[in-house]
Amino acid sequence: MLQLRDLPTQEVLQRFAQRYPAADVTAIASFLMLLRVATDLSVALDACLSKHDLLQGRWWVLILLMRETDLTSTPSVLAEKLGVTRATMTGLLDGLEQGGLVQRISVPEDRRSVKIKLTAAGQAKLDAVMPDYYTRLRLCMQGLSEQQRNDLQAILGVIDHGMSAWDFNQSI
Amino acid sequence: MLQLRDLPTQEVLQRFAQRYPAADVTAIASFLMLLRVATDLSVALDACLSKHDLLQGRWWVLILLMRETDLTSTPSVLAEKLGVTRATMTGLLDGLEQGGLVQRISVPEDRRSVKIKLTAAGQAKLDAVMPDYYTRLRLCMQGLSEQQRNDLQAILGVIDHGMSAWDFNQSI
DNA sequence: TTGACATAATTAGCTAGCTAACTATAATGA
DNA sequence: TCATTATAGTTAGCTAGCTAATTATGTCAA
Repeated sequence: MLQLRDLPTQEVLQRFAQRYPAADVTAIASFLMLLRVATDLSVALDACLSKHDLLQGRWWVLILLMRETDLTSTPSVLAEKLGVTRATMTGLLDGLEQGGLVQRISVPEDRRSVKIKLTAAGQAKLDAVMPDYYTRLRLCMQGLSEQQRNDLQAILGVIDHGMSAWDFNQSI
Repeated sequence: MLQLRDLPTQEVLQRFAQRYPAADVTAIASFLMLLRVATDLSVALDACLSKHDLLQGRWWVLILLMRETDLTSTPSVLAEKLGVTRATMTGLLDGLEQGGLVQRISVPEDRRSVKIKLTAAGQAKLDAVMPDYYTRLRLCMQGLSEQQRNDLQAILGVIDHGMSAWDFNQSI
């Protein structure tokens, strides 16, 4: 995503706003900082997972499976929940199956389909990773009050809602 | 980054927190929503730029060049400011130079180095893209009060600062 | 001055995601 | 019924980023 280390100064933003009247300086500053912090978090997460021989994509799949009461799902459902294509999911599952963390089980009722099940090794991997991840995340967020956490979620909700305006205009 | 469409319910979070005592439920929920919204914004930005035959990486380079009063920089400085490797920057500049949006100019004083200059066509490209981008961004953020924009930036600042704790623990 | 090191940019080859095309199976309606 | 369409999963090939190695040039201390 965006790794921009060098956020624009107020002076630069003003200069851009002068050339482009559509600019909303505080909107831009907030947007850039949002992208920057989110990217930094994602990179830090990658670093944490790599110490457990995992990559984000595969790790999210394990988590999605653990959410299911029977530890089971299908490639299409997993792909949709993770927001990747089914082709990508095939690759993620190949890697996980090769590592013994998930198991492909054929489905007699619908022979097109496959069940994906979290194995004991997969659960064990999560049991190793999650405490590490949760601990880091807690430390990282501990400077935020409950009020600020609520505020953050509310603000992000507004932005998320506002994105329909962005998409609407894609027809220009 | 994270495209997780399916954020965990409170019930799922509680279940995970029971298994993993290190879990801080509101921290996790805030974190996931932050990654999700940021990713959605980044994807929307990609869609906007692609209509102008641009990709994020190349576009950020153009912006970094426009920030300079002489519209000029070097590959290393651009790479550092954008947070990519110099190898990646070489590729970005190749694409931009081929499209005539930037120009490589040799530097007699230090023959290892190259100056990169935004061309008139590059400036024209920005003049076409930026109003579109700024307009979408404004619409997207218009639901946020000035107070909320300030809150957001303050909160992100706290998280960014908290990430030193994350990194500190990487030595585990 | 010259050998060791540092720096700027590039090239080569890897990876994880993508799209598009394909195979196999299931569902549907004239 | 059976031709059409939809669905599940996979494969093949593309892209943008990465790391590591390479080339060329500059710097500095013995």
